[in-house]
Amino acid sequence: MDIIQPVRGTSDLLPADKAKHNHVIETAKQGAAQFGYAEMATPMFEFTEVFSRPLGASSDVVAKETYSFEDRGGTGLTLRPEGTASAMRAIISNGLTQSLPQRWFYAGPMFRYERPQKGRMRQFHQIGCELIGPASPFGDAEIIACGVHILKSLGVLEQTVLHLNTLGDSDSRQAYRTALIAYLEAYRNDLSEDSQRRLDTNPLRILDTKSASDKDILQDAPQLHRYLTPAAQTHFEAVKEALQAASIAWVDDPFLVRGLDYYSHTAFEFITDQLGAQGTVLGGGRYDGLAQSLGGPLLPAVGFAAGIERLALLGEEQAQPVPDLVLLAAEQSAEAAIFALGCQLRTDGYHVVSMLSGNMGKKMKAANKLGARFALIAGADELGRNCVSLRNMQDGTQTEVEISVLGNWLAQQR
RNA sequence: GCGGGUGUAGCUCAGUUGGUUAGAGCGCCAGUUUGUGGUACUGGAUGUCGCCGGUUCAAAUCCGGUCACUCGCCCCA
Repeated sequence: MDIIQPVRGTSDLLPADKAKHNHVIETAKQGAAQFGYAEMATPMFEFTEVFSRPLGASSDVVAKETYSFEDRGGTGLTLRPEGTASAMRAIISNGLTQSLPQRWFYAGPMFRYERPQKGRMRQFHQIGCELIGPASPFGDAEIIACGVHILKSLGVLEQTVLHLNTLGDSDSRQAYRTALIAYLEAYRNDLSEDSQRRLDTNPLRILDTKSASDKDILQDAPQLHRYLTPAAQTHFEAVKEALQAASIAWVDDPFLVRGLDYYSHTAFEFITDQLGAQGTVLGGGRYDGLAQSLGGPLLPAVGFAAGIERLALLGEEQAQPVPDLVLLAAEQSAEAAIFALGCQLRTDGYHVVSMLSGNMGKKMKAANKLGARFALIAGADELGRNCVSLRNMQDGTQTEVEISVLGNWLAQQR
């Protein structure tokens, strides 16, 4: 078709879709609020450095996969590809490092220039929680518990499995990284093409490979947990103990990794097998190094984000609100009086929708489609007697009611 | 960025080895019902066969390109 299309990777949220999104957002917001997380919002674009600096060596990701542009003043700006960096920037630029901890919830659109797939749009939407300040392992546990609580509230928890790993502190990770590279170098030529490249760019991500032969090679690879410093080990044990005490089930996943240096300790993902390759529904972890990479102080923090589209795909359809009344003028001369009556009824708290086009048959049909409880019908006939007809759309009974007692009549029907 | 699949009515989809006027269901419109929906029956309209080009007497059908969707890879902050 030659008609105008939405931009690739974007889509309209028609009322049924938007209702599902809103349900996800409202449920998550409420769940997060029970943990003390308050909703906030950052701008949808930032200076490009907010996203490029933390990525360091991998900053070609920003170059290739963000919507970056210069504004009219020549300033480099980027549409946010995620929420965490902006949240941390907001902590620093608002001087909130003196007012910790901060518990934040946010929801909104994010932008990534990627090949679209199901549950993976170029403009997509995320909810997220960030706990900034505490270094305690109970912070990690709290964030995970908050994710569990939200997924449970949405009725999708049982469709997911919680994968858990630790990345240790930076000493642990340095030591492990060296050992892993040394081991894999011996098999360099047997690795998949992708993994050979990753061996140079981002060796930890080889653990996340989809190649079967790579997985065979990884069978005997060094394990991260053997390289944990005592402090890192203690932290992870405490997180697990807390989860266990709260009866939160997980599977240990030593191959769950993060590529960037500012991550540390806990990493987790709630994964489903029902969305194809886009299996991660909610993911997060500790990112103690992020604030420093943004030029701030060392600031412990842990958080998660979840894709609203994916949660909506797993969740149920949401019912649209049903009007209490629909208004039908039998003839044009009655429209103004009916209009005024409708406005009064809305003031009284009723959900009232006008049927504006077509003959009586059409209006009734439209009213029926909306699922309205009552049709309020009036023509010169009724109005001459200061009355309106009220038709019960369920059983088809119709009664004439004096306008002066309409409020009482409706109240009795509740 | 790379590879596979798909694109026909508003929606879900048929359409044979290329062949004359491109179909079904749902939805939509009209009527049975001149101030009244749902159910039923009757009738009606659906359309640049994604787009551009090529092969052919002839293309929805075959070929090439392109765009979009989709599945997977890369990436996943």
